[in-house]
Amino acid sequence: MKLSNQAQAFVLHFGEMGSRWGFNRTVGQMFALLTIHSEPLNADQLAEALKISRGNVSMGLKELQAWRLIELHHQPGDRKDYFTAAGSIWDLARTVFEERRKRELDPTLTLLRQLLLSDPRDEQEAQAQEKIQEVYSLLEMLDQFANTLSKLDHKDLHKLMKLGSGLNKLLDMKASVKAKTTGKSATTPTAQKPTRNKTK
Amino acid sequence: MKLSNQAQAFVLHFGEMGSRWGFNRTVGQMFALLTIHSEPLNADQLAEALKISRGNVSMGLKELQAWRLIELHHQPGDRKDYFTAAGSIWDLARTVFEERRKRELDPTLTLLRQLLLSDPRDEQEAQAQEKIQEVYSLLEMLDQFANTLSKLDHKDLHKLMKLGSGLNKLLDMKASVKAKTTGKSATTPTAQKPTRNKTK
DNA sequence: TACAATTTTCAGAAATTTCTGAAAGTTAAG
DNA sequence: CTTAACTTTCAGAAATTTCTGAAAATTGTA
Repeated sequence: MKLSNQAQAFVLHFGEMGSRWGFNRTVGQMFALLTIHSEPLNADQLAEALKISRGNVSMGLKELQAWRLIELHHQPGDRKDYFTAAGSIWDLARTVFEERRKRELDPTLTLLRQLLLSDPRDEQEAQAQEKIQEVYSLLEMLDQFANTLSKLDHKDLHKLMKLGSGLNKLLDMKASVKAKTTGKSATTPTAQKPTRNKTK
Repeated sequence: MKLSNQAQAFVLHFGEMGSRWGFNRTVGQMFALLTIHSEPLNADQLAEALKISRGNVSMGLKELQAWRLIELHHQPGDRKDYFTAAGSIWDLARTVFEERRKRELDPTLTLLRQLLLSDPRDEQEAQAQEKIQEVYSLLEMLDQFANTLSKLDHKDLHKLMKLGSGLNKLLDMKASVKAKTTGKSATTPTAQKPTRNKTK
């Protein structure tokens, strides 16, 4: 397994970027390689191509499986395990997106929810609590939005992303549609003010 | 500067999460603290509250300024530099979002664009090139979408995120509007089926 | 200019993360 | 059951990142 310069550059770059997406350099490289390589690869091939130890490959594969980013295959008459990227580029992107939401957003929301339960002991804490409430609202909304997005099918996602400046018009449209339904003005103020968190 | 349990928990959590967002633990903590603390803080206060060295604080502040996440203030009659979070929670979220796009997506797009210039030497490379093209298309679209999002004002963003399942309907609406304009059917097939990756 | 207050820098220490490779574990086939 | 092919594990080594603190630089004031 010798990598072309092209593949090499791709793999190295995604190795570096990988850490941003929640895995380490070699895991990122393995994922990148499995992504551009159309044929299934086994652990030895990965180790050789990436010049890393067999043990490291084993751990990396385990992690990529936990992320549901790769699939196991078998070749008839060969006892080795072969792997490919799990699905199309879009599928993979969606999976990374979903997994990150689960691993990062959810725990944070849980913590913040908990922090919001105790009552502030003084003015200082009251103000802190307000901020925490704001962070919580923002993240919760993000979470729901992410949830919605990841339920859209490829086609709709594509459509949404392509909207560009059309998005503005669309939001106005929606507002006016809603206005018709509810009788509210199209420029609904959306309860923008300090709801305060005295939800107790 | 003694932190309440609440603040402590908040700060520690965002310290851990920080690395996901592109900065290290202490920078994450400093940012979290400046975010929940309404009054401006100086470097000594940060160092004391977070139990880290003065030098570390100095480096952290420099980084947070590079991210445009904090603002420098001065108190009359005090030569120390005081800092606050730069804007509302929404502003901060938007800033992190934008900075990450700049720092991660842009360089990747540049690399991929470059890789796509050279012509494949064999079948293997041709297939890799195809995959790279797909990744490129996806990331470019994401980039543009992110761009669009970060231009929306707070209110519209809020509106968009709140849409939830309304998003589906919205996309249909848009489709039909477009259909009227272009004469296409609203249920454009857009090659949705098992393209599988044997695109050969 | 002199000086004191404050911030920045950066070499090396400390902490953390990642990686290796040998040993242990697993599995299929005969 | 035995063996060989293969995979996983994990202790410690290596690499990387982060942090400290003392020295240097900067800045405002007198």
